[in-house]
Amino acid sequence: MDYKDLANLIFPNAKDISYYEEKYPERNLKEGAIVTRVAPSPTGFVHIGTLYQALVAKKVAAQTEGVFFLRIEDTDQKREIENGTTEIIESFKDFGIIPDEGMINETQSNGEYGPYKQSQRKEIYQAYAKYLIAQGKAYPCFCTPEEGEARRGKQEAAKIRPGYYGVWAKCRNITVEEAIEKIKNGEKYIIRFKSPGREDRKIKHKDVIKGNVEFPENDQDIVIIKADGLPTYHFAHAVDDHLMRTTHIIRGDEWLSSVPLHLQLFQELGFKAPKYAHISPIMKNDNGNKRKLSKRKDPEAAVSYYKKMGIPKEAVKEYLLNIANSTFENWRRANPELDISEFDLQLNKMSVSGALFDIVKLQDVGKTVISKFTAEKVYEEALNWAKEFDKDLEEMLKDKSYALKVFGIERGNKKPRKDIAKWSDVKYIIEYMYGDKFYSQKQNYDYQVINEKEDIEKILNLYITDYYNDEDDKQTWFDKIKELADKMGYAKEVKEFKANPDKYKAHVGDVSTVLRIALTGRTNTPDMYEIMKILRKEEIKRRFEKAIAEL
RNA sequence: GGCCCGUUGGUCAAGCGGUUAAGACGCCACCCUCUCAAGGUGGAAUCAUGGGUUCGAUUCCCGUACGGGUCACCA
Repeated sequence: MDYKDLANLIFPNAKDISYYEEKYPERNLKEGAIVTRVAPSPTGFVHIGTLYQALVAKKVAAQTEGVFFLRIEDTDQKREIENGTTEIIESFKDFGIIPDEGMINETQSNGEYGPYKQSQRKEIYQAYAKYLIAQGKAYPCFCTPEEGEARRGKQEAAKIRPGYYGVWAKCRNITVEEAIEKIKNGEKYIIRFKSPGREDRKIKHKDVIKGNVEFPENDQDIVIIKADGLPTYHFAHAVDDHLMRTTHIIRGDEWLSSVPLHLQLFQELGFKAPKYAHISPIMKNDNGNKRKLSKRKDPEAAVSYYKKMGIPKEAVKEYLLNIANSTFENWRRANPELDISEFDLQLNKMSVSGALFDIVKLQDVGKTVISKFTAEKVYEEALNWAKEFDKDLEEMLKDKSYALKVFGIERGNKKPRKDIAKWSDVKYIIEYMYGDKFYSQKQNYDYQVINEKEDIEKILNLYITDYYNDEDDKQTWFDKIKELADKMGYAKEVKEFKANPDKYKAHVGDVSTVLRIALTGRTNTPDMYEIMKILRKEEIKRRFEKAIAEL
């Protein structure tokens, strides 16, 4: 009896690997095309780091006219949640990341290299496991999980390297006959890879991002097929990325130390090894210590957070691109109107150490991004966000033509207003433009410099009766405020006031402040001329009357 | 603990043996201005540390410290 008999006994129905090798041929792409993927687990939580990887992977694939696909790694049934795949697909879609191939819903996919969900690839893994067993490169292991723990305990106590290797690899030298007998007796087993490596030898590897790294060879006989018949990550990675003809493995750098094992797996399986690009994680400052953004502690670790906050997807992507290649910022400044797809992302320029997540900077990017939107686009995005997260705002935005006027304030010119960083800011920013809101809220009329009741009342009354006119152009509008200031004995020009501070009680700016506060209840607003134009005389008058009544 | 990797202003970072050590966010000041948001100008602020190598080290080598990753029938 030989290895082949053992392989046939374990996987009697598995196909010969030549079947799969033919079914999934080399891709016919142009020289230098990158085939890559994002391969998350459907655990019901899409990490910002996963989105980051997906963004980077999609870009480099697109730049090289390659392929970017989505593979679902659901080999751990314990962690899987219902509709986890859908959630991943939808989250990516929220950020405009649509894979060229891969899962499109819980069960279906696009592309010729599927299935793209590992649980649907069981027979493929078995075929390759069988192939290894038949060559004596993998073997059944009958050790129980308890024995494994006992082994680890001993190793730790003796302060030696833990793991299943060398003399600790008990089942490695079981004879074929013995193994067959155990299996026939119904003993439970898993399949382990028989590592040809030696710990005292080094391997050199060049990572696309991390550069040259040197590791001891892998000598662990890792599990390749678990008790449930599904593969472990390592084995699935080798089989899948070979069969899917992936050229570049872009993944988190927590995998860097597994590279010796993965390379060995590719070698023993007879596969050509892909290139690896290990991305540094996005970190967070936690009491002076850097740590990865955590699913449990940090709300901003989930991509859903950005959606909920209403940070535009363009801003999140630009910020992430910024972390990926700091040259992005310079590129953006030089090309303010270009789409990010035009930016040439370089994997080898990515940082080798993890960047601290900077939400302040993200918001700055958000402001810039939104400032370039048209009023129409601002309206649509804000409304979409409101529909899901703020019914009150949705209600406010019902009158589209009015909302468009409000969002049009200081927009569409060369120096557009930059005050909205995220959709959740919108309500506060535009609230006072809505009568329902303005009159139902308690206004805090705090009239700054000019604070004598008679003066305020006089300013408001005179302005609305003798000066304001809806038809005035901006210059006329402001000239009139100056005239009013002059008539009341205030300086017409701020400069004049500054030159002779003793001559006047206040200046035209202070008069404007009185008008602004009576009109909006706020000390700071955008251009008051535009606000008045939208509100119109009747409404302005009504607000002034309310302000006077509350003096 | 073993094995890897890293360390330039508060943050993201450029830099690849000789530089006044870019730029961005943030901060401060001033300018512009009807108040803000912006915008403009200027400013404070950085090469972890000790040894080498070299005419010369932020840059190359070694050590130390600190940080990160990894050591599962999880990915």
